[in-house]
Amino acid sequence: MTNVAGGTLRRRPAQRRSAERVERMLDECARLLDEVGYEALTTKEVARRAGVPIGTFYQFFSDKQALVRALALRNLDAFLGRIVARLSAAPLSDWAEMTDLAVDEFVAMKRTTPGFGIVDFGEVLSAPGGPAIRGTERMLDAALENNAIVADRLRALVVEQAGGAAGPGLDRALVVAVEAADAVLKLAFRTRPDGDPDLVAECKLLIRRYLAGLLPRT
Amino acid sequence: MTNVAGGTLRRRPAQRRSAERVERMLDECARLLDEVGYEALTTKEVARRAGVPIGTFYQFFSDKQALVRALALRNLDAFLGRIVARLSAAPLSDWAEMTDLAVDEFVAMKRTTPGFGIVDFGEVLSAPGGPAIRGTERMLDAALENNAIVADRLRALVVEQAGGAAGPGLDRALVVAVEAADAVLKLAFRTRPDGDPDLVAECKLLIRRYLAGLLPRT
DNA sequence: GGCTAACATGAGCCGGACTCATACCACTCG
DNA sequence: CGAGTGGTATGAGTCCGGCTCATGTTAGCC
Repeated sequence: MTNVAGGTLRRRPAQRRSAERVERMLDECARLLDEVGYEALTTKEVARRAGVPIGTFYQFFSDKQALVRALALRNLDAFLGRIVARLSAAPLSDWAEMTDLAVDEFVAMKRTTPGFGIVDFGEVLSAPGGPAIRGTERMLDAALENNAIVADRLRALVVEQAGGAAGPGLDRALVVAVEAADAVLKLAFRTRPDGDPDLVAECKLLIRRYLAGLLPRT
Repeated sequence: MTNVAGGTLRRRPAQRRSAERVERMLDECARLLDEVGYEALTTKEVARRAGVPIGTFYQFFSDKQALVRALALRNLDAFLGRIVARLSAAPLSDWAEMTDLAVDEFVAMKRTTPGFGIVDFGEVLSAPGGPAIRGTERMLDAALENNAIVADRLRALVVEQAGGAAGPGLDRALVVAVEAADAVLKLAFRTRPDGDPDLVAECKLLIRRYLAGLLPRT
């Protein structure tokens, strides 16, 4: 499931010890992100906490952004893994139930997974092309650029659940829905550290109402 | 209209010359943000381009974030000013027309105003409280914290247009709508530098469908 | 055991945010 | 008109973080 080295790492860890080191660095990165945020996070501190010399850090990660990108990918993999797991455990009959499920799973991840707030989920489904460079967001554009595979997987799930009603209209609607949901959920966690339940509910409502104009009930 | 010094500046410019300097610094900040983004923007370069020594820069702005905050406030003022102007020129009968207008005005600002992309519009209406520190977004939390006045003004406009149907439900719905719209519009500009018209249209649709469950047609 | 290539290490370089001792100026008052 | 005074202007310099690279270490092979 996890493929941290999917083009993100400078050098793929060969030995078991190296792989553990990379994982430790990602763990500490996640914790530090939650503690101090992206700007205040220093590569020195990540390396120090992970018990890895700074030089070794840069053997694996080309720069600070690459570290965060790798973490974002790991988190994204975990997120999709959970959705797939729940769906294969109990397939849903209604597409709306499925969007609710995705929202719930997102909330669960935010609550339990350190550093998960960094994944700008909306960027996953959108094209990477934009030339404008926009602060922090930028770092994920490039990150997920080769990751259309994952995006496709998610869309395939929805299309399957939606009764095979694919098409350009659906594609665009899904991208919009994901983008909007991501933003509202971020707001929910800004409002309350554990995610304002009212806003989470509102998020589900937003998606349902929006997609109701497009997808049929089964 | 513009109140750059609304608590953002270290020292309020007393003389005309100082005020011009502050404006020039904000102008150059905006241009640099569009050119290189937030991270790559350096205070030295802003000062140099504005023809201001670095020491003077720090007389007015406590740090790099404060500079961007001040710009965000200036942009926000301009944005609200345009909406108010258009509404007072020709009041609308339908709340949906008004949300469309706000979207159009937002798009127009993005196209014409340098550095406008930095304003995370959604944060304006949401409470500042969140303790979690999140990369770039963080810099606006604090920025707009004392700016609830502006947020209220915008809400008042909507309530008025909506036929006085205020209440906690409407408040929350508006916050959600603004947050979602902001995200989708950002996506539109990521997709195409001039703002993908399809996505702009989709944004209007999203808001209409969502709010249609709450607000009556007039 | 000697040789080579890959890997590990951390002192140090570079540049950017921010400060502070000093110079300057506008204005007052003797 | 000149000395005094409080605010303002300045940019060399400090501090610190991202990142490198010369050197030391280990692993694998003959």
